Amino acid sequence: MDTSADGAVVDDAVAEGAVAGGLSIGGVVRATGMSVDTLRFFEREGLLLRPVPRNAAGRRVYEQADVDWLSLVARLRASGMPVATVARFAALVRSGPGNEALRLELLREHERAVRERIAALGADLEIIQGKVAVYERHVREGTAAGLWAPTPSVPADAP
Amino acid sequence: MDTSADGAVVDDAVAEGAVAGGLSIGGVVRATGMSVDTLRFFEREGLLLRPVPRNAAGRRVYEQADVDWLSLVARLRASGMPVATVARFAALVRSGPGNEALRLELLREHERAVRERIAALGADLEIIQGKVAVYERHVREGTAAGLWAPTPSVPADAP
DNA sequence: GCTTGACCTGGACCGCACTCCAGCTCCTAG
DNA sequence: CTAGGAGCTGGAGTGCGGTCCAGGTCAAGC
Repeated sequence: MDTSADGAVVDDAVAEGAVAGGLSIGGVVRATGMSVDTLRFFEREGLLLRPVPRNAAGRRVYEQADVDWLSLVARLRASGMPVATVARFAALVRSGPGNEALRLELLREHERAVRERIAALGADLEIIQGKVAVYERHVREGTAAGLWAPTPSVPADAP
Repeated sequence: MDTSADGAVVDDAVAEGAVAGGLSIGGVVRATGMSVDTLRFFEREGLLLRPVPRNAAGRRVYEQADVDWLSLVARLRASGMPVATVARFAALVRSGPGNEALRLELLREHERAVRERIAALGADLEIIQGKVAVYERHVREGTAAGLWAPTPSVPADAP
């Protein structure tokens, strides 16, 4: 069997997104839930730890480690870290050992931001719950206290 | 003293954003923390309960009730409700009594969304904390386990 | 009388994070 | 042999949520 030129040996593995010891972009899509476009976009923006290697046909060949990294990237993005910041973090990791303190600093700062965001959402949630309670009472009992009138300024109830 | 044409009587009250029984847009800026542009944008988008009335010079005159409403709007926006949805809610309130059940539904749905968001952020936070812990250990002890290598694929530690 | 500051309008512009598209190359299955 | 599917590139387009700007009106203070 041909061991050189890529694209041999691979039979039904292709159907699962595998490409001779690696994953096709479609495989990564299935593994991460990201879209093909997003994956290519992230790569262009330097969010990956390396330019993804290509096979003989010019197609991307990912490895499990890329998927693992992308899973972290997904968490960072989902928790509100801007693409540019993920790129900075990736650049630190990419440039090898020696800057762990910087990576830690970046992660800690993000952790702080996420905590803050959660706290703020919690506060907002309380207000919203209060409103929901007011409307529940109103719908149940017909009380209008605390409801907004179509035009403000008359008796001005509790907001 | 002149009681007709606006703009009389108001002496140093102007300096506080008051405009004869109302607030100038600047006053509302100070009260809500929103920018002048945002206030006008929100008005155009129908996020207010009414078109804000103007004085003789064509300037907006807000009332406390507008500020109260805007404070709620700020919470809704801050907690991730899209402008268009706030507009729908405002439209319901604007159209007067009778649709309280709809308003309640909208608020409940948003409450659910916020809870979900908080939960998701909590999950992301745990992952991030895990990473922080790994880096802290590394920076303290020089252990490299669990750290990302510049190029993936070698031994592939725990993500 | 002139400047200054707050405010007005309509419309252009921005940053972010994707998302879509045209036009092309491969590979494989029928 | 041909059709179809997956992938490629560079670049344009999108949706959201504001933000900025030019050019103008007022009212007040010097």
